[in-house]
Amino acid sequence: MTDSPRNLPAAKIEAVAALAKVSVATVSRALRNLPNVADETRRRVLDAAEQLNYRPDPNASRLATGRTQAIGMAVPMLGRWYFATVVGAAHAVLVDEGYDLLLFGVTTPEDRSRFISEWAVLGKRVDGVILVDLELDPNELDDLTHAAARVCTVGNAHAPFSSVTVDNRTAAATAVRHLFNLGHRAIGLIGHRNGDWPFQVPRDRHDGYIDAHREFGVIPRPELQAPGRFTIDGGYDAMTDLLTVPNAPTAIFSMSDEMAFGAMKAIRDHGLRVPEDISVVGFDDHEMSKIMDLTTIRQPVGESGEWIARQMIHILKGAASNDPEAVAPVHRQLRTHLVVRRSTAPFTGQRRHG
Amino acid sequence: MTDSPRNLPAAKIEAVAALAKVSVATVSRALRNLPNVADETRRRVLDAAEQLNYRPDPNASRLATGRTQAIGMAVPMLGRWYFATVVGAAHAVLVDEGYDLLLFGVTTPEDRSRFISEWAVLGKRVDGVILVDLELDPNELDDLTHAAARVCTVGNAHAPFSSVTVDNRTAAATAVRHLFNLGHRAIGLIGHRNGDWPFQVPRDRHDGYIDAHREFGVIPRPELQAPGRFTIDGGYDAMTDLLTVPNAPTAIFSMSDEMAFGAMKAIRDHGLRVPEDISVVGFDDHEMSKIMDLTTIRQPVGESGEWIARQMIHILKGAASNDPEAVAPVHRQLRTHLVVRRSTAPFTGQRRHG
DNA sequence: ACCTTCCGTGCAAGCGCTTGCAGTGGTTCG
DNA sequence: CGAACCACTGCAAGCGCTTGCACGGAAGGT
Repeated sequence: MTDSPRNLPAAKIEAVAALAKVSVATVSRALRNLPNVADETRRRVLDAAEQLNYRPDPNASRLATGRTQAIGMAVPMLGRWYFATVVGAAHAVLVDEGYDLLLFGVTTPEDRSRFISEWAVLGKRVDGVILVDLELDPNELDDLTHAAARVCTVGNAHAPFSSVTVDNRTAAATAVRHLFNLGHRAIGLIGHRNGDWPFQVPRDRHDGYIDAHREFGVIPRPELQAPGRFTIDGGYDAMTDLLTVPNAPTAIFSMSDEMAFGAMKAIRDHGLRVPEDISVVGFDDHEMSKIMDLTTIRQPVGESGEWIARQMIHILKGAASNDPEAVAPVHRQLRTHLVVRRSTAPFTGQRRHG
Repeated sequence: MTDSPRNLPAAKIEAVAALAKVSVATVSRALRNLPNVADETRRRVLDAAEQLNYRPDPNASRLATGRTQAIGMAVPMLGRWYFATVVGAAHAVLVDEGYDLLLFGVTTPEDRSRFISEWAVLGKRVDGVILVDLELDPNELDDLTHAAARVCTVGNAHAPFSSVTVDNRTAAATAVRHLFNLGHRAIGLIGHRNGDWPFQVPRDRHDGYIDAHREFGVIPRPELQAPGRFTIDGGYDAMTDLLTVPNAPTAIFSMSDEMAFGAMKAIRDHGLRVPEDISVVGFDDHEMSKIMDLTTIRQPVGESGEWIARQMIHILKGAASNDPEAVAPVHRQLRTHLVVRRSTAPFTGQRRHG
């Protein structure tokens, strides 16, 4: 630790100017590495700033420039592993690039609308926003495109904004196909929920579930498709329901690993075994999946967060230098793959009593 | 959704003043609910603001007032469940009170120092900071107390700042005592790490581990105390090491549930069973602990986040109204308790071969 | 009827930076 | 050797709000 001066009253730019014997304008330019400052001058300014332990007041420069050097992230629930991981990864690169991260929780559609049209954009709090797994209605899309704010999304894509996604439909189909290949025909689904949760992702995964059925010529049974909150408990409850239906499923595709964990618990609580009695496949490759021996679809969650943060910064820089190339949206799709562990096994036609 | 005007260019306070036929000063006062504004006037202003979809520019008011209506949180790793949960809970109440949340990741001591003395405080980015599980050296404490910024901490306490903690030492002792009571005498410890991780919490839990030994007249064996990162993998690795020592432990106290999960996995990977061959007790009551049937110490993580956020706001309001009462630090200790599940069992003296 | 109060409002000076423009001295070039 | 140019630097006008102070008028006191 350097023994730089402690507890100094926050110095203003004027003080630095005085010490360096230049104008405040020059200090401002020197400190921001603008050209047109003589090396010798810059050095003097840097010294003075260092000596006074000077930090520019971000609010002042935000007001003056209109730029905030901050970006906002909207996530549905910070508590979920997926979101925490995305945010954590994005945060790391943002900080690295000198941006502040402002968090916003968006659970209800009202939240979303409020966040989009008021807080972030009109509120001039951030230079850009990253939306994680949020869907936008046309109005919101409109607001956003007309607003000056830059937008990127992760989880689902909208034409005007850069995005990073995975092919949920194909991935889900892969997961379900795996179960079919093991001989299962009564395959339950956990996690679909239409309407009350404004997310595209579940819909896509549901489509994949249907696709796989079609491929194998099996008609999906509605009673095997259990809605549930995207949490452990949600998975537990959904599975509990599924266990009561006649001709209960011999395999389960869960739309998230966390729900799958809950489902596994429910299965065991009913005296059944995974995978001997019921196979389970999840989606995410949560860090606990390895521990739980859960077969699942791995998606690069941290990588998504990183990539989108970099893309955001790229766009912001492009906008600053008026480079239309850089500002053009790019849609990146990351690869997923099936990770086979020990929660899935061939269908035997036998089942222990539940 | 109301059909309030869309895509309006951001209105300035002047426009509102003009529409309401008052001065900008009055608009400012009316909008912030200051006294000394006639009801009729306030109504007109509110109407005008509404009509123009006006939002004050936070940067301008921050510059003018010196207050930011934002609070910062410093956490070591957002990816860990504990931190994500604390942040999530705190975030909810902060947003509710109209504060922005700025995140900062603090992993190394350098980060910490930088965050404390430069970014948050000198940087004038936030009105207050909440430090989660961070220790402060005297210099930093000094900086912080002299700085205008308000500080609260969760996880460990410092006299000048409000804090919310649990009694880690006692709780850890309780956990270990549970193992002693089951007849175990070779009790391993996972998670202690001195020096390179600047946290008090592990030290306290280690002390509790020692306390329990003392109570039962058992001398703690250093080779049973395995350091490890506070992650699943860290727990796995530490446990793997413990399995190789002569007279390996028959029970494990892990300083976090996540490490305990890793440890359980390691135990099973070595062909041993939990709890028949080795008992495991964790610390946290992670949401997965129920699923893993892990005996653990429950601590109210979300509640801590909520409480500290409220306390922060309380202090900020107190400071604004010059109320010394409100600003005085309060140290809250939340209760923990042992949750017995099925990862712990009486010592039998037998062990299957590893 | 006159002097205080008090309430409600407006004026204008900031808050601490950024940046367009103008100016200064030194180079280069015809 | 004068014009044209260039590299630096300073001046000063903002950025959009807040707030101390002053002011006009209505209400209250004697």
